[in-house]
Amino acid sequence: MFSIGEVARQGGVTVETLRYYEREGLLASSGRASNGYRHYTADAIRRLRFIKQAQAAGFTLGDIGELLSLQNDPAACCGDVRDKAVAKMAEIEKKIAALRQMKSVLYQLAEQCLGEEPVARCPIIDRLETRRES
Amino acid sequence: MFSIGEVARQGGVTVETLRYYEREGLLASSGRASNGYRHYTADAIRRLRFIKQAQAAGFTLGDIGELLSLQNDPAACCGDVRDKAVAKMAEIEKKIAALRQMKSVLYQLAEQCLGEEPVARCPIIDRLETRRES
DNA sequence: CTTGACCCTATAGTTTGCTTCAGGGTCTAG
DNA sequence: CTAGACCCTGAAGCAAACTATAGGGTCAAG
Repeated sequence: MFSIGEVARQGGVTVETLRYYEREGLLASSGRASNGYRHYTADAIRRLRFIKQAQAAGFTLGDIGELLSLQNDPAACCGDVRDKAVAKMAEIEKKIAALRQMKSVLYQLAEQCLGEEPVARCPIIDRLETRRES
Repeated sequence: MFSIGEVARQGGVTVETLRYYEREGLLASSGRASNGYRHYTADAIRRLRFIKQAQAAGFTLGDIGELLSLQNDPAACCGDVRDKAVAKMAEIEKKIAALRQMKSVLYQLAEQCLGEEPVARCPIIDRLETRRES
């Protein structure tokens, strides 16, 4: 049995974060001591690690909640999990494409700028004011 | 002279957005009519277009406020603007790198999954629970 | 003269993932 | 017995960029 502070230390989060996860239904304590203190089993630490790893893989807490409920669903199979991973990859790919687009717009803008003109004749400002498409 | 609704239509935003930009100091109206209605000149429409284009290029409203104040600063030169564009590109590059990292983690996870196992033996869940580094 | 489109202000809510605050109880060491 | 570390709750605040709500004034047409 671990106290909330021990779990927090082991998971690299604060106790406030743990209480927040509990409110959000992601990570319940295994119960309360007579003084009202939460206590946790080693399972909770694994679950917390899961949450952190999944976050690092780009899942939101909402996504992670779904993954966790799959874990508890006896009818769910591994493919359901993989589907979520694949969908998340597509999402990430979209974001990357959008960022690349932004970057190329900026690159084109910066290329035209000699840096010597006063801002009044800055081609970047100019193009941002008038351009209609990228 | 344009009403707030006309400016909104021309800029593809809502009137609430325009009032919000005003509160944020990004886009003031040219004045008020006797009934309290805001009125705008064509300048405002160009400025709004600037805001939208800069947003599409990845600038936040905070960044855009800085660009706009450069425009009003007679001592500022175009190079100052380019510097901001270059810094923004670096920021975007960082985000892209982080997303690529996430994607490769997901890819490795999805590769191991045959999709047939029940969730209890899902290698994705498994690795997310135990893995320490990507 | 009323209906509907438009305008106004001020304030609160949205999303995500926490963090901080206020105000208090509990536990352990010296 | 007291100081400091730890725990509790409930509510508010933060960032970003809006969006919505409440409650009301204005204006042009028929």
